[in-house]
Amino acid sequence: MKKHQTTIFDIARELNISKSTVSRALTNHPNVNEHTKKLVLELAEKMDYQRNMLAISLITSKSNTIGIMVPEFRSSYFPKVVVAAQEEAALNGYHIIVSQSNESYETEVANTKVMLASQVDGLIVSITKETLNFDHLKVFQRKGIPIVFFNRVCEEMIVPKVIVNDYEGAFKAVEHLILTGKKRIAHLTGPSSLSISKKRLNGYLDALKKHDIPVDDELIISYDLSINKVNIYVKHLLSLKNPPDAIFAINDPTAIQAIQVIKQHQLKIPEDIAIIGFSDDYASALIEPSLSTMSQPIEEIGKSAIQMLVEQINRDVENWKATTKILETELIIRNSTVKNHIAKY
Amino acid sequence: MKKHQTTIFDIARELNISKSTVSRALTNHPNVNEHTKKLVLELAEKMDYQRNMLAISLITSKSNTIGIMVPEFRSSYFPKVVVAAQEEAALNGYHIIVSQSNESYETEVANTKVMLASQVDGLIVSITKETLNFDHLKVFQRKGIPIVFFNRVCEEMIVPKVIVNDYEGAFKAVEHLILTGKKRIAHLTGPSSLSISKKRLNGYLDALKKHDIPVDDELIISYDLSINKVNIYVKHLLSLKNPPDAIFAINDPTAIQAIQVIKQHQLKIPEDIAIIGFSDDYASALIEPSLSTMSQPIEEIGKSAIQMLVEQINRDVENWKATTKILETELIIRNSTVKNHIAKY
DNA sequence: CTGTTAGCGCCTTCAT
DNA sequence: ATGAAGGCGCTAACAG
Repeated sequence: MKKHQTTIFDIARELNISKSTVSRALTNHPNVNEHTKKLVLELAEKMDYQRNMLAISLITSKSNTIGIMVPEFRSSYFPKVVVAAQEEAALNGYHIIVSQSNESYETEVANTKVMLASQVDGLIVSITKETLNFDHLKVFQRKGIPIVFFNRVCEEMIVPKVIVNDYEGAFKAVEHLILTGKKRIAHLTGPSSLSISKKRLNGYLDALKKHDIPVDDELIISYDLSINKVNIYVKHLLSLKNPPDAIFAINDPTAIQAIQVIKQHQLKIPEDIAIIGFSDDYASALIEPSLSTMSQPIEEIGKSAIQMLVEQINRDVENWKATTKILETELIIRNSTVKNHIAKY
Repeated sequence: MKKHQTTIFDIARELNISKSTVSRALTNHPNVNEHTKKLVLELAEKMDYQRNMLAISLITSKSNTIGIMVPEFRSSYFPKVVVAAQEEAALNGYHIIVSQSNESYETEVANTKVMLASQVDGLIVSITKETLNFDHLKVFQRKGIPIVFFNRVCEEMIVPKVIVNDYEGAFKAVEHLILTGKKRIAHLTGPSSLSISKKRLNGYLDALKKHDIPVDDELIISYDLSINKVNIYVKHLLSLKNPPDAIFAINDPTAIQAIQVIKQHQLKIPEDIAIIGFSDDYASALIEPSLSTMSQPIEEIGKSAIQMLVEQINRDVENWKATTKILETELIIRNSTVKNHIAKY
């Protein structure tokens, strides 16, 4: 299978001029006769000539490619970030290659190798829930390839990060539940290896503390974020002798699943039990009852991550800056916490 | 900004042997001393050596990259296909670069150039609603770079295609409405330039014909798929002296939007007006009322497209096969057409 | 303004 | 089993 590729050589031969002249004409170099330039451009067009970026990348050791590594694509969160990142990258002259690791550390490490071999100019990553060792990512730093973390960040690496104020968001979410009169608030959280779990848990705890509500460990369930386990835990919560009157879920898919379970149990939402999620998933406004949630500026996250990465790429290694950009969340009140609330959405 | 990249030369010098030997050791070439091979591999590991795929691609003129061009990322349909394609591509040793054209023909053409410059080994594409001229895609055929279409295909190009049975699906959807007793069935369809619009429209027409229901042109509205226009058209339909008692929407986002409008008008779904969509979007099972729809095997579509493309890539140009793979749709009955229906989902 | 040369990192003959 | 040389497509010096 040989692709036919038109090269500079082809058009140089056709025009009986040197390759360098053709190259210059093609790259808008100043020192080239207008006439020959026109000739070259026309012939190039006619022969479907397209510069081989591979060759150029080899010379400049710049692939104009940014790698994005995400842990999963099941929720709408990561796809949305990737889409936003793709658009921003395109504006900056980069294209992206995406790898998702299915929440597997092994796969993440393997994908890392692919990224290196592909000569990415930079990397945007959100780690898997299993990732505890970061050697595979530190390689990039050593090689002078910038990394920007988002959402699920690595705290021990001093690199730029884009996150939302998880603590504050969780605090506001739980306080909202408290202000609607709820007193026994359960929390479904993720594995403690993820910083977002820890921060949101802290927000939850501090909101309770502020309002003098005792913490009941029975109501705090940490799980591995695999969605089908939500059924088990929610059922368990409902079966307690002293069941919760509200649930703060670490993310919207969890909350949505919880709603399904609660509906099956014929309980009224939000009267019997209120629910609030995190991230404002696509479906959250549409389900019945609609889900209250803390919205994240997802497009902004993808966009910022790319911008910060591009800045690093254009900077000398010695001048890398490890700023952390913290974006704010917003409380979206819907019917899962306030009956008949007119959501603006 | 200089990335430090370990090269074969570096490790050859370190070991004081020739570059070719190092290369052979690295590529599992038979003719190489076990001992030196071991030495090389160890040092390579130690020095974080990673083969530069750019250089290899340049030599082999194979980038191991597949391009995917889609018209939009707003609905969940294309992201899902891309995710499925990405996974299948990874299994076959390819990575993908994605471009989305925001339904703009201009952007599609521009993206095409990027794909060429990136030396993709093959292309998977679903065209924009504006695309009427296909010269930019025919270039690939001429260059011996295989293309596979999916969903929105180009009928005049003889290349592999992956589609669903749109005619049949539309027919079944409309027949379902008829069987629930509906008689004035409206159809919100897309621009006639898209083959899916035409095929689904034909399915609609033939279902009516089979059941001796007269076609009323007033009830057939073709629009440009921009979601905010749905409001206008649905309001228009509801305001007719003889309004429809059902709507068959060309896709789920359209149907979901229609439901919102109808709810605002205090009409009962499905009693006053039933709705059915197409594609089984993520949100369709979750909204109130849940949306009946024709589901498509989306993962299968992405997977098949990659498989067919990889086959073409591995084939000589003369042996390209232009098979069209037609996948079946499935009627998912939910509450927007049948009250209190227990959906299996 | 144009042509020549060298080389990006790697693999592949062709020698030894 | 190893080394040397050539070239993938292109750009960037260096000469005219």
